[in-house]
Amino acid sequence: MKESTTKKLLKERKLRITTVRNEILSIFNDRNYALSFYDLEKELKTKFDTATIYRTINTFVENNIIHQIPLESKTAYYALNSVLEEDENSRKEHIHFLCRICRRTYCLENVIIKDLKINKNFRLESLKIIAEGVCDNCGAIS
Amino acid sequence: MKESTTKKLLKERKLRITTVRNEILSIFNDRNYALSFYDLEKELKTKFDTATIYRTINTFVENNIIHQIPLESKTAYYALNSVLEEDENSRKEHIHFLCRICRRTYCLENVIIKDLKINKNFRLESLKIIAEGVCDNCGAIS
DNA sequence: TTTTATTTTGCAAGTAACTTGCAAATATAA
DNA sequence: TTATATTTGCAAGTTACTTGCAAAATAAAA
Repeated sequence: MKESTTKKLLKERKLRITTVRNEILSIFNDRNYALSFYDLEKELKTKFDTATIYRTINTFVENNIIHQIPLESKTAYYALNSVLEEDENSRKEHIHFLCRICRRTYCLENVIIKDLKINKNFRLESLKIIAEGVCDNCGAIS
Repeated sequence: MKESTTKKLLKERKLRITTVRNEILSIFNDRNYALSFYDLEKELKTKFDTATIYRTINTFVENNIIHQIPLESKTAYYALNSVLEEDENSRKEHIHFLCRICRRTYCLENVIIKDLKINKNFRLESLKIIAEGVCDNCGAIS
């Protein structure tokens, strides 16, 4: 991701432009799958402190730049919000697809869910879907 | 839950029948929503050690008696498997419904999902769905 | 552009949520 | 009812974060 793009994004949220923030945003933007703290640490090992990376992740979540993905793993995973999700009031639902081969988690937009009939007397307001299977990349290899 | 029922369940899995196991199973059976370690601890505080409760939870997950529910919270939540889920080969998908008022998580069976169109080249094998909204109980009160 | 105010960072220490090792207690098998 | 195997309690350990505080970096004001 171009530095000018990350800077613009930070400025919009009235967040100070710093090196960690630029670099973490850039890493998120270069992947099309979700990242954990350890994924980020791998790339930023020597440059920044553990606490700084955690604090940056938290700042990004609070400012609607990334979202946490509910998986059964102990460590939290995060992915960039799509443009549609940036406005909290019009958050678009999407599917998280976990590949059982590479263990990567992708955000899939444009998945159509029709006719979800939930038990009566339960009022449905939003949905989070975790799909499991084989991703396009792993499917092509095998 | 009757003690004879919990004993039968444990015997089927070739697990030794112990007091913690009976009591934890019984607590799960008395609720229709998911429980965390802290929910269990509240009831079993004085009787059993922390490590014992955690070990019992893990034993139950390994033996397909309960399942972990993927939520964004830091602490794991667990619920009893339904009879249909007991056989690992015919695990039935169901929805987890998180009530935004009481924060309880219910397993809803019999939810019909039609026509989920996922991106091509992603091979879908299973689905986990976390619904949010208002449960029957909280809906009735308000 | 320099000064001032505010926020962010690094380091070390702290906390929450579990897990493990080991000897004693308990459950099942012989 | 003794022998074998598993489970439990206690204490210590680990993992995944979080917090306090002084120093450094960023942005706003002059």
